[in-house]
Amino acid sequence: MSIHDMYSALADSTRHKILELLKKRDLSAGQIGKHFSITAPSLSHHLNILKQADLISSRREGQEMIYTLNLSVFEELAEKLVKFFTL
Amino acid sequence: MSIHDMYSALADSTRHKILELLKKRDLSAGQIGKHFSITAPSLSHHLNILKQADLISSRREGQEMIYTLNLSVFEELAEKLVKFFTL
DNA sequence: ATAATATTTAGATAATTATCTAAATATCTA
DNA sequence: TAGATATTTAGATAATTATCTAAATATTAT
Repeated sequence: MSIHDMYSALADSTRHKILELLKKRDLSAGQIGKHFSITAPSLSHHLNILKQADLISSRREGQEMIYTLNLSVFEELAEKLVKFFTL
Repeated sequence: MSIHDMYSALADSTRHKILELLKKRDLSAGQIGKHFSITAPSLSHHLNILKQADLISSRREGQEMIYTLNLSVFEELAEKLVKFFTL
């Protein structure tokens, strides 16, 4: 995924909040949804964009889908930013 | 300006290219425009968004407006990203 | 002053993106 | 196998954002 997709993913307040929530602990889609007043399909759309940008991952646990923050990708993003302004 | 505005500013390919151009040297709006196939008002719109996000600055030189990259703001942005994934 | 050049502002339209409802898929339990 | 719960997919609509044309502002030169 491109750095552009990452910025786009971060440039939405709902998605930004999702990342903040996942920073504390892994959460299911339903648990994440409780923090927003949008429908499940809308939330699923945002989760999908974050996944496309490789900022989060998901695994199935029974009926639930558990989402996790991909910390290593944030490191890469920070590195790219540092390179941007130092070169 | 918020980190959210910065991400939004970066999440557009035209604006991203503008920043790449300004990395090499300061440029007038007209010189920047030569690299794109959009009208002057559209370009002005993008320059304004980058200014709002504090990623660039402008000064007048005669009839021209010269744009400069605000490198220090990129440093701050990288710092915030590092904090995000280390805390 | 007037004309020419550079850029921005205002307002309308087009393109993109977020959101919704309805329906589909996957898993678990009785 | 049904029925219940969790989530996603499909397709339509609403909201946001990029783009355009026309007009305004600022500067320079005649």
